[in-house]
Amino acid sequence: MDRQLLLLGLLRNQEMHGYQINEFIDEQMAFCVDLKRSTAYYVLDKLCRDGLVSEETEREGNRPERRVYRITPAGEQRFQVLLRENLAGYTPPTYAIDIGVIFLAQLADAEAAALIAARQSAIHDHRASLVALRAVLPPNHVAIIEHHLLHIDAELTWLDQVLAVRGIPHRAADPAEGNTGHD
Amino acid sequence: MDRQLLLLGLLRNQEMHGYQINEFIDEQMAFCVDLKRSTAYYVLDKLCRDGLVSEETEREGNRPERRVYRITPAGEQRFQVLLRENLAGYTPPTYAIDIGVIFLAQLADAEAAALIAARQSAIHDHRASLVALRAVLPPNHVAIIEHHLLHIDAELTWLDQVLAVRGIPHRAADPAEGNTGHD
DNA sequence: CCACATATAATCAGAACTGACTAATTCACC
DNA sequence: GGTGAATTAGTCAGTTCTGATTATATGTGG
Repeated sequence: MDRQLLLLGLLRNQEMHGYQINEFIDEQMAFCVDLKRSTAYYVLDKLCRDGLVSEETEREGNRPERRVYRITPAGEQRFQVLLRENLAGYTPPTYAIDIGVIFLAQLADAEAAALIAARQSAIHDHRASLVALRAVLPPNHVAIIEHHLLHIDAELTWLDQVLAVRGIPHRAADPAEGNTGHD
Repeated sequence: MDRQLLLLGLLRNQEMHGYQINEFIDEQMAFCVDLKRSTAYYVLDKLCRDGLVSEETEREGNRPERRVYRITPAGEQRFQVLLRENLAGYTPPTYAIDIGVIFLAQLADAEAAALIAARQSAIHDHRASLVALRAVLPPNHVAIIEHHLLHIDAELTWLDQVLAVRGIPHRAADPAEGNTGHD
């Protein structure tokens, strides 16, 4: 449903053809949505079948023909419903690492610590890339960057706790990373 | 893959039949994994086809026959690989609400505030249920509860920020909820 | 002792999703 | 002026996931 909300919201702003939609998502929204190109075409087709968007094939010059998608009145109504559901409705998320942590006791202290440290390092890298993005992205995306940064910091804090419960008293701040995960 | 890790990890502990696995997951792990019953059967079948678990049909009394699943040596190896990948490998998550927040500007201040407040209320309820669970769950699950609580508090903090950027200066602590989201 | 709810055990059709592939066009540059 | 890379645009076969359904057995109140 959230993919439908996204596509309806984009088409609400202006009609677009499939490739254009995918380009926009890849360039502007890849950091906060996961929508593969083929999945976008699938969802657009579904929206058509449900009468929420209309498609019109056109061709410009000699390029392969392309379909222009346009939101319908029914689609506009659906957008309003989905937006409110998306905002007010909370579905508790699941975290893949919880499964790993359940079985963490199977590993020796040293290896467990090394694996968690590798994860923390990857999270730090991702954090840095978001901070870099914040500088170049349109200002209305800043709230979403802040959202991700808050969760990233929560995750790093928790991983420290997980390590503390095992042997390692506290994660040594890695000089190469530059800080302890906060601005 | 995480579903495979979970099932291999459970079977590593003891052989089980399908219904038993589903019961265990529903009762002990529903708060941290999302694995429908039919999906569990699908994954078990896939693990069989890949030679990672073996199945043996048996019948007890006159009940419908059932399949007992047992991890194979190849499955044990795969478990070791998946566990390490799960712990060390970080895949940045996506949050459904980010889509809604992108379009939040479409709504009037009052309705936006009401929808966000409804969400906060739902998150509070979920938080309370996790705190209640922490008291009754086996101690090795406590780390996971703490994980979820940290993210929930990050989420509540962020929603306050989102409201603050609009009209509402700060979320009024709801007396019916009892606190501001922290122990 | 029988009607109806609950527990046990799983199947299946269909929806959702994705990686690999096709095919034409244009652009750079040698 | 040809050729290899990049861009434009989308299809498709195959995998993954789930709600609805089937079927038998056991408990339980009247």
